[in-house]
Amino acid sequence: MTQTYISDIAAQAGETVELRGWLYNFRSSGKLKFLLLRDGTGIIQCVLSKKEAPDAVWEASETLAQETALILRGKVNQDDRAPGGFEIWLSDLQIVGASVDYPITLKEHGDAFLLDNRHLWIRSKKQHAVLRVRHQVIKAIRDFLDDRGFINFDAPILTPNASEGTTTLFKIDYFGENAYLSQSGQLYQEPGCAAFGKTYCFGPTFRAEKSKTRKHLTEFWMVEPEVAFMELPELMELAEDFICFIVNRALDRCQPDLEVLERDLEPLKRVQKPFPRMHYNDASKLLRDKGLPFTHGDDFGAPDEEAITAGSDRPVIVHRFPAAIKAFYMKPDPVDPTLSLSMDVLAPEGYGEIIGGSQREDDLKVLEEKIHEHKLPREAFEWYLDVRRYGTFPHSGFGMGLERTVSWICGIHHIREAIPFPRMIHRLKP
RNA sequence: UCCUCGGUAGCUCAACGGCAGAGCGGGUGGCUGUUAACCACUAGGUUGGGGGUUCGAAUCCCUCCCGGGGAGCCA
Repeated sequence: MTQTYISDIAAQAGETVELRGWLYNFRSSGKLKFLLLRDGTGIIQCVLSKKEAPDAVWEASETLAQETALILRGKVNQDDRAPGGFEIWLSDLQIVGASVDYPITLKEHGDAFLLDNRHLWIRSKKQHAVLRVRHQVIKAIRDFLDDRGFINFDAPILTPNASEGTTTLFKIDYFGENAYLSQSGQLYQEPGCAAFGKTYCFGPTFRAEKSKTRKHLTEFWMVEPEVAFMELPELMELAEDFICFIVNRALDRCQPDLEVLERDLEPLKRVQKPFPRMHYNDASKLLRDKGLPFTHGDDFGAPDEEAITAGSDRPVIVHRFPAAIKAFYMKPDPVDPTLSLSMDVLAPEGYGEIIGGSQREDDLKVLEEKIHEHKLPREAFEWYLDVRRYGTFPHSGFGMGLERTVSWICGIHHIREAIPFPRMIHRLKP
């Protein structure tokens, strides 16, 4: 008999089906048992009656425990008393794999315990929903870029040099040489877009920052598009379209999961073009007017980001940050060279920065000076300078953090739930 | 790295200087419509490690270890 998935059960009403999965929970009422079966596509209630089931089946059901792997057969019956409106009247039950003392119960648990049991926690309803949304967001990211003619051009994860600074890198031994885990694929996208016009990389990146906040992981996924001949205003439009597409896709395909997460959909529905643009100088003034202890010239802290997005029901784009606090490769603003042609997209509802990007410096001389100023090893960047030596051109790109985006869309409190196996300062297992 | 909170049964917590307990989970029994089912009984402990104060320490002090929350930085 072929396997039926729980997600398809409504179409099988009245039929006898075979389900394969794991026991989510069970309740017994003497001669009547209720089994909740989970198969990855959903959860369904199965009913077992001592009077109607074969004796061997009833006996087998006496040994059931949470997460026992099962093959069940029975008739699909519509019944309002069943969660979901359908239940299975069992005629056969086969134990595939026993489960003894499953640690995660349906009651409350602490964060540390759940993280230690992350490999099992992902079977729980909420975690399951978040990771399904993550899957759809990943697909939306690729669909958006692919449909616009971008080429997937992945950057290396083992790199010989730092792209932004040297304090936040994981250092590893590479056959006796120093190598680092990539903290951004951005430098490699620039030769990429010179070859293909529009490229993106999408993969894990690593930051050895000793951060302990709900917005930080030491290993996270980032998508980084880069476009030849694009300047800052169009880059902001690209970011805006990108986010709208992703949020709409989630609303379109993830409603049941967002319901499990009790996500209020109204704020997501309001995520539409155009996003407000705010010059750094205006953002700085706004913060000081609001009485926040903000120093003009600094980057924004978490309370600053919240204050900036507080008045908006959609993401806010802040542009032209001071050059001094941004990476060496960002192009200065011709209007005020102390500022850079950079932009951040801040998500509403307190989720903060989800995108950071800029127009890149395309002048060889200026870039050489910047590398010198930042005390970066010149020889490590010769290949990067070649992009300016051989047909230089204006170009722009940004990076979007996948887990921050998923957290925002799901409305979850901590970014660690937005990735299957989170890596944080005090957590390398499981 | 800094600030802050915590570590007691498998899990979530209580006891806060005087006999270490409850709920869930486990086990046994009961119940033909349960919804994190319910009811009864039952097993389960070197109170994170070390040191100190005290007649007496889970409780107070010192120290180490481990973790949660937050900050800076960033996506």
